[in-house]
Amino acid sequence: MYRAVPAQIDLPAMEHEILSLWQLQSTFERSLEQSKARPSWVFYEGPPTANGTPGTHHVEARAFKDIFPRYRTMKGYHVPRQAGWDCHGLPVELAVEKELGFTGKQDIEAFGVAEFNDRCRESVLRHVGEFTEMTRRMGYWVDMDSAYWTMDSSYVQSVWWSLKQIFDKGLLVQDHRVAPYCPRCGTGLSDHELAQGYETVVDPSVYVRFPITDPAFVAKYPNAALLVWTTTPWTLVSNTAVAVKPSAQYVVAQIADGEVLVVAAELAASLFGEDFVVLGEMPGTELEHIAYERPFDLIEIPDAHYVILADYVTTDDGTGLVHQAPAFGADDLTSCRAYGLPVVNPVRPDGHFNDEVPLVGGVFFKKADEALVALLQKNGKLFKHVQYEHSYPHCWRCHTPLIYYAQPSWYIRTTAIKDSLIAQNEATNWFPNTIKHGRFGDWLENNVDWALSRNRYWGTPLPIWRCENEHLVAVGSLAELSELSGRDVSSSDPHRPFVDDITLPCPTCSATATRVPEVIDCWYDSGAMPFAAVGYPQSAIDFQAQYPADFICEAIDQTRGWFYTLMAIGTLVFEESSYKNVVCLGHILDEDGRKMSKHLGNVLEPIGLMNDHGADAVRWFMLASGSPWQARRVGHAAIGDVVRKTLLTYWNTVAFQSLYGRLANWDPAGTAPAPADRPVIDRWLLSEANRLAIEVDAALDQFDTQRAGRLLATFVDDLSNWYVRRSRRRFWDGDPAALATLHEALRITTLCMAPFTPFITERVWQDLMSNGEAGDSVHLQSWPTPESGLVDDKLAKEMALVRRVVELGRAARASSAVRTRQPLRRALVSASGWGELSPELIEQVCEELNILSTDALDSEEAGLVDISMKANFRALGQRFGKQTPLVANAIAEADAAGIQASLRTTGSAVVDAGELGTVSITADEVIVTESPREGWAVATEAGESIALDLVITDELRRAGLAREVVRAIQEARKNSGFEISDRISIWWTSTDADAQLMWAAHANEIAGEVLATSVSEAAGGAIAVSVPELDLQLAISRN
RNA sequence: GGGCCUAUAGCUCAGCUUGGUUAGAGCGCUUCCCUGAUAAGGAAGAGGUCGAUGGUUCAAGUCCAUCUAGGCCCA
Repeated sequence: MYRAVPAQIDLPAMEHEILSLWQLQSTFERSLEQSKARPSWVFYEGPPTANGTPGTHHVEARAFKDIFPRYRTMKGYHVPRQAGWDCHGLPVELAVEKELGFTGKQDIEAFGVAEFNDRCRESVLRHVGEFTEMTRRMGYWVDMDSAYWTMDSSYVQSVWWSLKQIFDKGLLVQDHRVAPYCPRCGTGLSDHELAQGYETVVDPSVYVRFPITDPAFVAKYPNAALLVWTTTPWTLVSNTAVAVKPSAQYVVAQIADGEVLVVAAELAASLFGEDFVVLGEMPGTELEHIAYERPFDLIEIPDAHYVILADYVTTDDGTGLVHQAPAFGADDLTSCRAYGLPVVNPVRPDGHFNDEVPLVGGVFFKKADEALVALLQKNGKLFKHVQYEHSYPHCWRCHTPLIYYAQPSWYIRTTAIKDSLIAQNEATNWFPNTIKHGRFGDWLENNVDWALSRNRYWGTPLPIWRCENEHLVAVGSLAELSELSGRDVSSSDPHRPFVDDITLPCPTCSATATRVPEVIDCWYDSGAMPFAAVGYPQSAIDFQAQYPADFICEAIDQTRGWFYTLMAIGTLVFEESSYKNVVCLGHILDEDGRKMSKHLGNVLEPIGLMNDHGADAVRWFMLASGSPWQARRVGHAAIGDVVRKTLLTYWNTVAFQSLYGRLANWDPAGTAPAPADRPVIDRWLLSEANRLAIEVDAALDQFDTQRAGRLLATFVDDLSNWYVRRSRRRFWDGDPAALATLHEALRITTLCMAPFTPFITERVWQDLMSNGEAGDSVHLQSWPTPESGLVDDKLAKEMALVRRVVELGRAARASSAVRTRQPLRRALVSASGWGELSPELIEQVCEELNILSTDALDSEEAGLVDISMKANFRALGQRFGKQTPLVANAIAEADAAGIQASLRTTGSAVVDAGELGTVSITADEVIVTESPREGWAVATEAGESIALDLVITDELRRAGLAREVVRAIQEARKNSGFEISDRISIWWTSTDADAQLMWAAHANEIAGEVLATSVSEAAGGAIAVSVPELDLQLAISRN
């Protein structure tokens, strides 16, 4: 027996009840417990950074992270789901700095690193609480009790272990890194900080001659010089090389005054005007290793000063030859390093040139430009000097111009495993697939070494100790550190500053070794989660059983973040990527297509959104509205739409089933006619429901929630607006076949929808499907086993035709202005396949359109219909190719009726296709439209027609009046608040002969329709009923 | 500067993989119909040079190329 289901439902309130139910019955824990012995389907949770309040985009990712584990669990897998929190990193530090009103590292040092890190830890704990609440509210089932925290000691030690593996392979090294750096604050800036500080400034833009000294080149082109452009003359002091683009063409040009210069061919005209002569031309590759004389001779730079090749060089502006100062440019450093060129930096960390440098010693780097340009002028190296306005990064705190500055930094040599990374990527399934060889593949192809270290405080300390003799020791755990240092530090906090205080005798030379000062990039932390989350290898857990992941999912910004670090660390440490399938989501935008940001005030707060519309609605929107891969706009209107269109339609169908199931005292476990013995519409619904289970399964298997959602929404619509609409009468009568059919359809729908909308489906399961055992849950069920024998493609096609004809009939009704309540004598239908429909299906059309009978249109006299015919290009094109239009024209011009007759009798017909001669065509090569001529209401679409006979006899008219009376009484019943099972009595009087004839003919029918036990031609009744079309006094009373 | 994505009705989006001659849905608007579950449903109307150009083809919203605009990521 069903529970009573209210017709109207407060979805958010219902969800809160379900949350309590799950908690009370430990449903999630039990779903894990009952699947324990099954094969694993591995999911990794990417840890959100706990440095702010959760946003709507977190709900998006979490909806996807939830649906697939739920789905796979139903499909018979065990899917452990460990939550995780990303705790370290600059975002956390900056938030705390802001809270404390700090402006830089000096403040942190003064405050004390231990205290500062305590504040960071506290900040993380605070924000994790908000994520926990949002996660619970949206029904994301993930085990937060056993969550991994990247700041936990065991986690940090796992990270250390992995870094030691990488160090031992020789892939963790210290090197120089060029980064934006504020010379006043004495600290590097992150990219995020950099973006805030661009200011427009005017700098000198100089074109400088670098005389060529290569003997062979000089022999061919005497006195030739490279022409080099730069906006940072102060870096010319450190000039180490000149880079050219290998694929570009270069010219040796003699200009007006006889001077000979080498520039990119594309730029010669813009540099020299028309007045120059090309002495020679060559690709960039031929310039490689050409030696030149550097502009200044102020500092020592050995083994340098020749042309190198670099792909990043452009020929859009400048000269196509780029001056290289590896200490002051990231690209410069990369390209110079490839040639083994030295990195010489004459600028002190405070931004001033070293005192011993001639001319500019002790001068602030920016201030040196003037003197240097003057010297260039003096020694004849300056070709051209202009002022150049451009935007240049400044420190957002103190507005000092930043310097791109080479700093020592620790790198992981990911370039050494580039080929493996690419191979791993080839074996990975990306959704959408374009990421694989697009954004991500491109990133791998252009792989650079991973700059791992940060000169910061709140992070995993880099576990490398160094002695005064530069010997390095990588430490893989606190136990190892205890052993090396000779004191037990196994329960110490592995963070700064405590770990900094631990020294050890160098295993090589016994000198005291101290830890290097850096912490590591927090992206390494999260990328290490496959093993660090379980404390491998310090813990005894066999993480390999959960490696690699079958599924991970994040938004697209993670291509260079977590998606990369996971794959890189997996490949570095285990020579295998950590995931097989990755779903990459688009971003969430506001209703106007803008990014959500606190600054714009357009942030949708997730818990508020879910309390307004329900978590199911928000989840459905994320999963099924629009394409997950694409940036999507989200707003209240869009989510409200989900509620009305999908969730409430589903709910109303459930309420309907519950209502009539209870009225009939129907028992879902009782017997019902075998499907084959049920009416055609039942067989159709069972076919569609089973097809649904198969197709949703296939879509989810391919991670396609959009398609699965569309299938479900369409089915729910069919269920409510075709099956229930067409079958209502049988439910009123408590027909067990109808109840059993709808029950089964709802059971399958509820199971298929459960991973999408876990709340409403749980409610429905409890009310309609539960076997009554305490703790039963839709989320403990298996995926519905489709009965393929019930899937009937022929019936699906036939029903589709029926529904198309009904649509046409409604259109015809509308155009004739004869309302549907008025029965009509008959309809004529012309449609391919109509003749083969069973009487049962045709009856569906008659009932829906209120028509007594139908006939095939072609059974009428030829004079009644017009026949028109056009080519079916799809069929003709395959046969005639280029000649298709000839045949199509011939068909259009031929006598349609004659061809129709020929096709019908012989199965083929002949048309005269001009130069092709006569051609024989078959029925499937033409589209025939038949339409009746006079006195009919007609609608035609795509070759299918229906014509309604508009002749209304007195009998038909009275039958129509009877339906008016029924409708009026029903409305009165409803308005008076009668229960739908209440019985009534009818009183009526009329002086109208027509009304009396109507009652004589239809009284029983009316009584049956409105559940009247008596119909009296007399005054009486409590509730007057008005029937505008009729001179009739009518009243009813509840018995 | 590079890579990727997107462009279809007033708005939000399907359709494009596999080309077929009247390009669909929802929301909104107008008119009408139906209602014994429904906060629903149905019909008609208005609203489309399917971003532009060129190409392939008998045939292009769909395939190819170029371009334009917007977005994201990276320099």
